[in-house]
Amino acid sequence: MSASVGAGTLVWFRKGLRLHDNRALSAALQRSGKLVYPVFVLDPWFLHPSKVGPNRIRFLLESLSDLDRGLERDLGTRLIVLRGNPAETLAEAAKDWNCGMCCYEKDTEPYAKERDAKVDKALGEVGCSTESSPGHTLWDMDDLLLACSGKAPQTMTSFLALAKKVGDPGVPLPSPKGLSLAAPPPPFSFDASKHGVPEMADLPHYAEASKGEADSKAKCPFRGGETEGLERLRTLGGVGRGDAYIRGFSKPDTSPTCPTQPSTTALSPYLKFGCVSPRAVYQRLTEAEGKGAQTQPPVSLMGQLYWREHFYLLGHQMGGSFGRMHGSPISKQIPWERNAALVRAWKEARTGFPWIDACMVQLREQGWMHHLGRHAVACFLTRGDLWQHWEEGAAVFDELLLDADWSLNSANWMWLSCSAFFAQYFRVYGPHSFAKKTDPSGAYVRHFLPALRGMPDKYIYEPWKAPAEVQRKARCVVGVDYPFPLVDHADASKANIDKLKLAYAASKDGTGPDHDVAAKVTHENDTAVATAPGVVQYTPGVRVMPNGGTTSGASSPGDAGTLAGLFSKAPKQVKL
DNA sequence: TTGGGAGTTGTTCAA
DNA sequence: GTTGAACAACTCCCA
Repeated sequence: MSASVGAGTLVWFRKGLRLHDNRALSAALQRSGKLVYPVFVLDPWFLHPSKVGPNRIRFLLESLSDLDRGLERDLGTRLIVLRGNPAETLAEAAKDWNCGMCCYEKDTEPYAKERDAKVDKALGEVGCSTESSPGHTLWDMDDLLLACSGKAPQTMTSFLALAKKVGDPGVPLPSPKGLSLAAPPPPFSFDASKHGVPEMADLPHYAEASKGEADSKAKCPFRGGETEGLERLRTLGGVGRGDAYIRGFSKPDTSPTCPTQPSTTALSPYLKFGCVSPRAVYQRLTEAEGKGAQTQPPVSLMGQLYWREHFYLLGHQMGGSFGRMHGSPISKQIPWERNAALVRAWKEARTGFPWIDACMVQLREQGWMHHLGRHAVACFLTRGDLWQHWEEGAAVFDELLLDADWSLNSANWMWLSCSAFFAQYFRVYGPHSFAKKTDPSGAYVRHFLPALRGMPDKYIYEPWKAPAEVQRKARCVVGVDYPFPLVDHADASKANIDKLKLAYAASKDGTGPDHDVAAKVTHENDTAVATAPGVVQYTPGVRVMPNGGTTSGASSPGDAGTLAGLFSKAPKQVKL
């Protein structure tokens, strides 16, 4: 290739952290031959533990390292990690490296659309065109939208009809191999300390989290990267699993109570980061399904891929409103609460319901939870027990899940809270009945909640019912070693069903709220603790004063009280 | 237009 | 252990 103007091409990796079936990479190689420069941009927008938890950052860094190794092995080049605002850093690189084109994989999430528009503009200003290729989903979302005349289906049955109409998504592209790409032109020189994949400790805001890195890595069984992802696709995430596992897979029949090896494939984190191409998964499933009788969507493994497409399509069509109740064309308007102390108790595994708390510990430690566990904790937080806004729960999942996909997360929270897609609000998951089916002795609970390890099977899901003597013998006194339950499930779920009935009726006759009425009750640092089953005591936490100082909310035990009491006693100057 | 069938995965209890 | 009814009755989609 001559050194003509704009001869080089940037390949901008964001998701799609793989070499196989990478259409952006293929397009770049086709255009520029050896003058292809693979880059990843560490965008400060997402580099904060409140947005992306330490487990997911580690998974990302592992995926980038694996990609870097793959690029060096098969394409004779390195992944260049840039730091800063994507529009600015990419425009600078394009200019300095004489690139007339930047190829990247299409991303339909709201932030990505906004970011990519800015990048397109900035690159255009330095004479660099951009080209986006599909690849994160089986089909190009715009093609699907066109095929359904701009009206995305709201049920799986209709989505399947649409999928049939658009046809096979095509075979995955092989990985490019045996190439020797050039490095960007001088004065650029690859400096591992500047352009290499960083350690977590080197990232701003993650220094603290990186201190517990060894322990946290040991607890999380998922390592990022294309190599791991393809191996997981080959083994389907379990010893001895093969085509028969694929053909017999039925999602509702898989167990949510396996503490270390998931009963499902757990390919989701690898699909989220694009370490594995959805078309590669599709091909693997198609091959197995061709060999005999098989389960069918929506419960089959192929069905799981279709759910992903289905929700991506809805998210693409609706944009930002897909992640909110207010202004949503599909979410029921329900007067949820936003009680920060209760949401925190749920997030920090202090609800007093062992199955719920164990799930939340698994989420924090592993960044993953079985789908039915997600159902249980989401139902519990919203319509089942705590009556908290589904957006609050979605934000926690978005922070802690390795596989946090905006479209899927929004859709599932709407589903479980009976805000959209699912309306049978009288079907409530029991927080101490559901797990018994697959785990009557509570091994899952014991694994994640050491305090309950000595509790007899009979009381493992409802320890507050154990006689005092049994609790003492089990070295787990409820109220001391493990919390009382925040609510009486029978009372709470019954009251919530009544509230949903009213909210549904109001939405039908048009008297429902047309805005989000949930006011923040309790301060984010307040604590909710049950002092007896279903009796919650709120303790005010530290407040930041207008002058920047802090004050402790509770000066004596008497300051703690009911929610109403908390507010009547809160000093005026306290910022809530 | 309207009515009926279908809808990934609830729980409890009785037979 | 499995199956079916009761609980109370939702929305979407298509014929």
